[in-house]
Amino acid sequence: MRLSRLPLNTLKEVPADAEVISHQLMLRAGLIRKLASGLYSWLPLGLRVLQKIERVVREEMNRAGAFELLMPSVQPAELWQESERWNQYGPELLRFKDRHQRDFCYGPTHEEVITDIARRELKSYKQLPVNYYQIQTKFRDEIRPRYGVMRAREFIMKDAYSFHLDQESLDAGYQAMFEAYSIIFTRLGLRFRTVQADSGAIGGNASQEFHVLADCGEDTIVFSDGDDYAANLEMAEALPPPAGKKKPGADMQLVDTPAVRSIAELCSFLNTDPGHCIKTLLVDAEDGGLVALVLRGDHELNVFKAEKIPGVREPLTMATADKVRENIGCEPGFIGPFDLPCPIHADHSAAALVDFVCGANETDKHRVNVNWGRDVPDCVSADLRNVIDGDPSPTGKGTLSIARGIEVGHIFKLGDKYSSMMNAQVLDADGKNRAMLMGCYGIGITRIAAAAIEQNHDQRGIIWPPAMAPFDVALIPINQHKSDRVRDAADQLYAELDAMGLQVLVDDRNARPGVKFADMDLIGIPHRVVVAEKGLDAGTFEYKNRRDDEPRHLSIDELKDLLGSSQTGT
RNA sequence: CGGGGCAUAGCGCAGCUUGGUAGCGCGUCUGCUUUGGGAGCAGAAGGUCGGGGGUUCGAAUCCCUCUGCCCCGACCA
Repeated sequence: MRLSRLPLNTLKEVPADAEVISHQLMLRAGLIRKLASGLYSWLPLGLRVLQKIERVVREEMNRAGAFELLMPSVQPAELWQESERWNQYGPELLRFKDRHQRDFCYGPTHEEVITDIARRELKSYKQLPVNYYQIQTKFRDEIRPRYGVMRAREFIMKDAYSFHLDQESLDAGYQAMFEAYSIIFTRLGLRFRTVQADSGAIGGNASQEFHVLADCGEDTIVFSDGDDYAANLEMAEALPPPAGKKKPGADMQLVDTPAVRSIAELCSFLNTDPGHCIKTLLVDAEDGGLVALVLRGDHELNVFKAEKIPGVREPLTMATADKVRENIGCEPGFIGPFDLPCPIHADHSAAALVDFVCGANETDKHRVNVNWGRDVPDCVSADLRNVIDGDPSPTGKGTLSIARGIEVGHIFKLGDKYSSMMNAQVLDADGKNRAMLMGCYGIGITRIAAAAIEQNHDQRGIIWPPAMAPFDVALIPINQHKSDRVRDAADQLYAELDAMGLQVLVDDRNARPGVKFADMDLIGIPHRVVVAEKGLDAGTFEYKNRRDDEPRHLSIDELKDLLGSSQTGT
């Protein structure tokens, strides 16, 4: 490809509304342009990246035995009413009517459509298992789109759906996808972790996410240094502290703490630390009353875990200040586990404290040297909090670390949720109708491009992993417009590399060398070859990998060997 | 949804307080010079100042309104 013909505009300045590095670089390198909030056009250079990602995904999905199909992005409401998701899904589902006033939505996912296909096409257990996949545009009307294509409203996703007669087959199909995903993300050159996840709104039971580790990631993931345990923060189990309580010390005292509401204020006022305080959170109960949740001052409530506590209303709702005053008789901020008119659940760590500080259930007062059993009744303890860095791993091996991750893949065992509701059955070997079991498996194609940049960039620009680079080789002739030798040598080298199957971008613009170097560095092509008079005199080409600091001077054979051996495979 | 901010040339910004008919840098185009890390000189094109309404002799500037975009928050106990 000749750069002089490629419609590419690079930017020196960073567009004002790009916050994270991948968004900035994608705009500067001319990969994408914003059309509206959460909607992006992919320009020719950017589309090449997407196509490289798609190629790897297709190859591995096909290798795993899945079959590609293509479903409409626009879907009729009837299917969503059948699965009851027309009502369950919130405003994230983009709904609209056609000219006949019939309801449709722009598909955020395709469980309904594929289940409809399956119930029409699959009649016999002999046709199972089968795995269909597509690479399709989706739309989710996100509350707050951000970070460019990382959290866009319209995005491209590879989604796959497998159908099985029994659990054993589903387990095997799920495992095959797990392995295919690991190969895909490895081939794409991403540093990733798989984590146990909540299966959330889509339904079903087992579920794992694939996260690319990056500081700007929107998900918090937890992993152990002792084994391969990894989980979403919401799923990570906090172990009770080791048994062996210390004996209570001094007697409980009431202290004045005027206008001291937060744990931080309390600690500086009383000169103590959050680990010796407890906070008592009141949340709404299912029966309209309250439930008290007690945590250590340095811990955070885990909403997901709290919603599992019997009696707690879902979704978890904090009691209003008015409700606190009415039921407890004090301002929020001064609540303690004394004589509360509701059930009390303490986190394991809070339940293990001795001589702690807590609210007195009187405005502007706290109590110190409080002890369970002695000053307040013992209560049931449970795992209610988010794990923190340094907690022991729930597997008993190693300690936990917390990192940010970008979710690029997610696999689920859906079971019969959709097939039952939508009547997707096959005849089994006994001639009986059975609901098929389903798995579903997603990969965020567009998000991968951004995630890769978050992991692979420097001050000069993007450093594409070879498998998703828009071109393999950047060929830079120096002063070609006034040196026939340089131009001819570049043309010939271009032809030879092209014949080897390499995708070469030659910068044939009449530009100064600095401009060419800067642009090629910005757009992140893995290999750079410079053709100049100096090198031709010496019989060499100048080669530099995008990650190298200094170039090397190679003969044509050395160059071809090096580039040939680096090819990512076809 | 709640809170805050922004909207002036393709991009980044100034001008607004104190009203007088729009400017800087980058980019783009032309010419000459230059050519190993985002060149220099000279010239040029490009703007409904987000939309609508109002105040005024006169509005980018003041007022009202609409729209778009960005950021923060949704665990204070």
